[in-house]
Amino acid sequence: MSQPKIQTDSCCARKRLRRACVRVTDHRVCVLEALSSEARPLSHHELLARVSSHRIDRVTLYRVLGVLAEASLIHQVQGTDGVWRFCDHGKSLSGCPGGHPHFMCERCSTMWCLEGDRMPRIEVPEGFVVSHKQMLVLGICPDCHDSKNEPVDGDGMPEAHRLS
Amino acid sequence: MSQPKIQTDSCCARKRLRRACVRVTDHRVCVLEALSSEARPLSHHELLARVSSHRIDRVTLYRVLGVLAEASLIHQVQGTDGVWRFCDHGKSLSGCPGGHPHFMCERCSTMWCLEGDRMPRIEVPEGFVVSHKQMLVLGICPDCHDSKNEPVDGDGMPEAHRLS
DNA sequence: TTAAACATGCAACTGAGTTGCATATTGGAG
DNA sequence: CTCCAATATGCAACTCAGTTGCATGTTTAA
Repeated sequence: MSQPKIQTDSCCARKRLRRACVRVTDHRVCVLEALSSEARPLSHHELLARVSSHRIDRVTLYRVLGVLAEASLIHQVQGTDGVWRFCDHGKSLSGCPGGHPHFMCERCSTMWCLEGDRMPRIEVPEGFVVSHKQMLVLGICPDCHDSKNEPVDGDGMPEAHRLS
Repeated sequence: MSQPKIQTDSCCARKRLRRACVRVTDHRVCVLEALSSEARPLSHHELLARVSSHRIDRVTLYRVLGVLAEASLIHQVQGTDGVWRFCDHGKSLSGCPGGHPHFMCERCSTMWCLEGDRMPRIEVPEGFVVSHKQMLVLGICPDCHDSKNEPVDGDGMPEAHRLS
């Protein structure tokens, strides 16, 4: 958390966009800022709320996220609800986009990067070629564990999304 | 369909359903058979084609799969396309439903169980409680690797589903 | 300053999965 | 074997994430 001095987010975001050779637009800057100010992966829905003052169209947000991911400025993870979440990894010095497992709370659906863990090595049978890996750890987050009393609808997942 | 044959799949599937204390219906039997005759996880779509002779409604198929998963007769995995695939694990003697990583081909979207691998251990920060884990290995399967010439549209994934 | 390349908003679409409800099956009690 | 309450099924209509096409607005390199 205690990082050395950072330039203003906006300025920094602009620089990062330029360096990644993608066009600098207000929307891209503000989405990147929103993501970088959050330590955890955010869904399209969460992001839309966070940048609501900029009145970004939902389609545009999808496209902005696509561009940022394509440029490796952010990484994306999918929850058991089938929804993608996007996370800035510009600040983490590990140059390995998304190269860590993620934790997803089964009650509140919040997601975290488990940056402390490296992606495990997996043996695949002869003939298979591995390009990348995705690891999702399901469970209960500290917040939900502390407040057992506030009920969340069911187990927080629709029928088919419950894992056996 | 007379009774000479010993232990037909159908008979076996019926037994498994009964033992799992779920009602035995033709649809459930035939879905379980279809899954057990396949070594790899099948999507709702693939399954629907495979049981088309039984004229199962798509909603019913969703419900049947829900029941089978609930009863731990099958396990389910999600691909990067957000689609769930279902796999029989009645035959595998590992009593650990879905307790292995899965491989998904980025060209043809086919999925495999990597039963040779154990689920890796992951350290989570203080306060987090782990209930289960999901691991997906992305890459190219032997079939697609052998037939590079037959092009599949783009990288086989829609924009947002591409991993950075 | 200008124009080509690209970004945005809007409307309409796709496809996986769900829900409500009327009707058909299942399986245990009698 | 028969009956019936519990539950499975089919159908239509829905939700929700994500995508596409197109007309219009913005960026950027020359």
